[in-house]
Amino acid sequence: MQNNISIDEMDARILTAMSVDSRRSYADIGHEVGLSTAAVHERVRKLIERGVIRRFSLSVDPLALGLGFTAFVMIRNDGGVHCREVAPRLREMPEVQELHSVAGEYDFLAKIRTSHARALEDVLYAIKAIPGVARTTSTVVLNTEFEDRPLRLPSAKSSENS
Amino acid sequence: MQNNISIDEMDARILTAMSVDSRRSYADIGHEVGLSTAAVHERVRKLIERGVIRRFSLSVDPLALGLGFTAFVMIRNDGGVHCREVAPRLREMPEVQELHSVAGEYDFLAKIRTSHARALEDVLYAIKAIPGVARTTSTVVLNTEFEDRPLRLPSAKSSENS
DNA sequence: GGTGAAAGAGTTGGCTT
DNA sequence: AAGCCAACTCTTTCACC
Repeated sequence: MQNNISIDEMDARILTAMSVDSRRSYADIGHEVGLSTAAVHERVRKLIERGVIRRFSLSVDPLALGLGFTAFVMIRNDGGVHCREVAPRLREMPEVQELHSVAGEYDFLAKIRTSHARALEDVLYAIKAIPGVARTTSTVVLNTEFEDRPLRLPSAKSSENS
Repeated sequence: MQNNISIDEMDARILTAMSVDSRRSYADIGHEVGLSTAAVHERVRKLIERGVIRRFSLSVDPLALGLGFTAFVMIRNDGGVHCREVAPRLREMPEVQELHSVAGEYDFLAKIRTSHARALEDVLYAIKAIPGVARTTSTVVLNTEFEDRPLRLPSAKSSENS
């Protein structure tokens, strides 16, 4: 299938540059990748239009936001009629930063951030109160080694070709 | 504790606005939060300086990057002398997008993205080849419900002191 | 995809509270 | 210390090649 979200090497180099600093000027990026300002602008416009770029965002220190505690919570649904309603309910909770449907003994894996361990307890009670949730298992994060890394694409590195 | 990364309500509102679109103009943000362009600029400058804002980045569709397969991999170390070297080795792997030191039966939880299931096998072999790694357990993602959400801060409207 | 010019945004210094 | 205004510079954006 030839889909509409494939990108070429030039797109990859632009995305890599912008993942390090999305506010770099198009002139600056163009100089690095070998295009004019307007050409970079046009490619970025198309990347947004095609949905390759979803959002220009921000990496913030969670501690500064009072979110110094992280846990991964596995969630198991029961076999009832409410299974389809679990994900929308989890989406409403601001503490649930990430939610994946997974294979295995559990149905969902959620990444949850709170101010401290005690606050996770409240979130777990709220999750267990959702119709369709059978049980949860939590894995507490002691230290986040890294996350929110800039892109590292194989085709984006060599800028010195002749 | 009064540390150097605490933010006030105005900072929270600016960060929330920028997490939705980090390229919004300072004039636009200022209009929303009730500050002048220059005042927003100065606050953002200080947020960067204090390390609250770590980076202006980009949310990209992983499928467009050829990273359509996601798994969470738990990693258990053996008791040997190599434990401290495991995290740096995992950091070198571009497929490992996130790494957390965790409590429980395993030592690390890694979020890994590859093009397809077969490619995960190669990454798992590479991880198991790191000195100090005893075993791994993988959880395959079937569908990512959400991730990379804009900030949702409880304090973005009401102020609170400790 | 490039060029150039108008419109818009970022940046800085001086002043006010 | 924090904010506003205004001037200045740089960037984005768009018509045209």
